[in-house]
Amino acid sequence: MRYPKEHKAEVRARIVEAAARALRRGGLDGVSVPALMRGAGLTHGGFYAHFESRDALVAEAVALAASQTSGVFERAADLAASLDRYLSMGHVAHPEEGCVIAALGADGARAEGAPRRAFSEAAKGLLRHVYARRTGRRDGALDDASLALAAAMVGAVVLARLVDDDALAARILKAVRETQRG
Amino acid sequence: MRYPKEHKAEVRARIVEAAARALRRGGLDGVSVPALMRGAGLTHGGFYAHFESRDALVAEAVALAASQTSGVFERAADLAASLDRYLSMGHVAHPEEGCVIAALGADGARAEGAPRRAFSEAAKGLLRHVYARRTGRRDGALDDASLALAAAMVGAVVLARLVDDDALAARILKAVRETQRG
DNA sequence: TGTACATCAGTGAACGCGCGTTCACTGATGTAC
DNA sequence: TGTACATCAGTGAACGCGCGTTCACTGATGTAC
Repeated sequence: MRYPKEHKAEVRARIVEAAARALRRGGLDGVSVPALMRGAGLTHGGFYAHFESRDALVAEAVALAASQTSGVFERAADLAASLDRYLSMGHVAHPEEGCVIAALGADGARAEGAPRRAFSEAAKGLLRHVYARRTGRRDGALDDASLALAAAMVGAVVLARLVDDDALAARILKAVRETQRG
Repeated sequence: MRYPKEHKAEVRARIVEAAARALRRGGLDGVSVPALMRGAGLTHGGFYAHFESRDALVAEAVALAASQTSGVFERAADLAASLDRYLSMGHVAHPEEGCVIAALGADGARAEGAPRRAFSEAAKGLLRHVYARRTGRRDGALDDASLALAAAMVGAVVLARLVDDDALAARILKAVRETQRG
């Protein structure tokens, strides 16, 4: 079955998108190549026509997930709106649509090669976006308050996901929101 | 080879200790049963004489790792000393001896059964210890400032481990330390 | 005190399974004539 | 315009491998007599 010439690039993009979601839900090593391809409506045999290796897809998926989170920051009206979104129970309940650092940060620190570099870029991107939203500047050196805020955001979502108590999870998120308001 | 009656309990403890280190270094799914047993100087065949399943060991190892971190908090002179230790490049460089939430938090949120419960307890334990150190109280409700501080600590170590730039990593840690001093 | 035996922590081969990856094949459609 | 063929994205069986788990066996030593 021959396809129009844009077809391959479209399918490739669909695989990366599906992987970006699946990996955030299942973990960096928690989703097999067959499962990743099934997520894009394909069988596993065609995988290597699109990617050099599983790691190559993982790196691209991490980068895409990071850019999706960046997009959320850019579309938010202001810092408070960004925080309300990031520090929400919706974000806690849906890692597959959320921040790739909060979902896969610990995994990423153990990764090597291309995935590792993608995580490093994602982390620096998150820091830059928090800085931009907090100070209104696009360049310049990251300030302590922005770094500390980014850390608190990531940690709050990680902790909120771990505790088996929704009320406590909500209070952790609220605590970080409050420290920014006060 | 018959052994004195304390022997089995001692070997079991050694396996849990080795696993607590190996899992923080290699990830929750990143160390096989043969590798875990090798870490305790044994072969894999004897594993099921000590544990019902791999998950049972994982849960015990997470609980042990959590109690080791708690011990560090309890031995520290005061909050500043706890933070200096937690928010250090030594902690960033050595996940195998460090906080189990920072090392395996994202993995833990995806775990189920006994490991999942162990992580939930570990997270609540971390919150309680930060609260105790910050307020000097042993019981009572966790306050916003303690929750936000715990989140910032965890997130700072996760981010510091991800960025491929030691200077930036050190600045993230320092930023969280500074926000507590000021 | 000396000997025969029971114990049981630890060994290593083996199990079925799913992994990442490879490859011969399929077949609908764009292209050449 | 109609037909024959080349293309190539996608299929699914197969590869070697390491996994978690099982099990028959080993052999040093505690215990019984």
